[in-house]
Amino acid sequence: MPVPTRERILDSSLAAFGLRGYDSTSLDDLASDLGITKQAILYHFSSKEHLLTATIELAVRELGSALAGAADPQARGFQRIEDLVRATFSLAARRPEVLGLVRLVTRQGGTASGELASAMSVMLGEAVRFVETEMVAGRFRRHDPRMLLLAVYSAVVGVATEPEVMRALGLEPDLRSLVKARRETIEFLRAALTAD
Amino acid sequence: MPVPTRERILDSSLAAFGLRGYDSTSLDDLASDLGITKQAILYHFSSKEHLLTATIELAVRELGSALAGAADPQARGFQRIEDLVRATFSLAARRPEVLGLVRLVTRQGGTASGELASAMSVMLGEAVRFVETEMVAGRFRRHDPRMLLLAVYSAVVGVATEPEVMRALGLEPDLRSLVKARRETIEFLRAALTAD
DNA sequence: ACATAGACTTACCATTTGGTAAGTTTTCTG
DNA sequence: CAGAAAACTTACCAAATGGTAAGTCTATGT
Repeated sequence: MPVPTRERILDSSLAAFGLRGYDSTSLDDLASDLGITKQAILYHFSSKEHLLTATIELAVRELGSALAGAADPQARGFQRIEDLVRATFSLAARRPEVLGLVRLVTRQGGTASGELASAMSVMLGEAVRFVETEMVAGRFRRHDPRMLLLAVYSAVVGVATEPEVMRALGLEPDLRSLVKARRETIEFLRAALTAD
Repeated sequence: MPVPTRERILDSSLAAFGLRGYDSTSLDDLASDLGITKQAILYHFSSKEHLLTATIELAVRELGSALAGAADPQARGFQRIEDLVRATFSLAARRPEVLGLVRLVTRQGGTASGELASAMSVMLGEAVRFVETEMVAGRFRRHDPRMLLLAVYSAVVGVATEPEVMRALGLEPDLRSLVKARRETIEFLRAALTAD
């Protein structure tokens, strides 16, 4: 059975908004990519802003399921961080547009970002509690958990989504380099986090 | 004496492109901010793309001087990293648009990015050599220097330029939090980098 | 005094953009 | 099979956008 148009539009807009940006993507661009007319998009989503909202919702779901699938609630200590970093890199390789969109929205912070912001608040809140218990248990070094997570988040998302910086460093952003970047990032975080 | 119009345009476009994005900023927006007409801009810069090129050149200069002013060639070991991180945070607080533009260009990687890419290659090349010698000297833990720098760059620029993520973590992105973020980031990097 | 060049503004223009209105075709349902 | 709702397309439109052409004002050098 064919993929419903509504879903095809969302897939396409997620890719376009996430990789090229919101203002840089016109409804006509999206439509011609899909082989339909702009008005077909406006039939399913009453305005471009509504389309962005729905696209963000999709990205939140994708991000949530990618991370939820990786997080083994049993895991303790650094293993759990490693699982999450691996999942993030996997997502960055498979669907770079998802992290791209997250980043776009977290930076611009427009009206439609409320949902993503709250969804991220929940995830980050859990993460903060986890990191705190690990610190109390002596498995992680003492830092401000929120600042620590900010640094970890930035390092991982940055490494996973900045191919141009990799190029500037003389690294081709192919799969092999990405695998290597993942390994090095994990070791980097391990060194920073784990108590002696 | 008054600031020449050409410089005022560049200042304004650096702020606008760096904080809001290229496509999201129209020449009319820039012009009305400056109290001139769009054609005055096109008199000094023959097209919007040329304006972007000139703006990138300005950002490269600002970034270069900010970092060059901080880098004491005598400094060894972690002190030098700390100097650079402090300079980066200072720049992020004073002129967030500079890092914003760098980030914009490194992500999109359009035609105008050649100069910034090469300028960054030079800076990063020096950094790679520095990190390598520190590793050989046993002052830094052994990592792939390029991957290490990628992680450090991502962590610092991410922390310094993602106020929305700070908000999602329940931190107001004011000056005090930024100072705290700087301190924590430095400690985080110190833990990851310095050999025992 | 006067031509000249620099630094603009006013007046347009073609294209693109998000969006509306009014059909037309397809699909479901009674 | 009737008809109504869903899923579109064709035809527009007003505003915004990057850019051109031509005119105006002002300083400057001769």
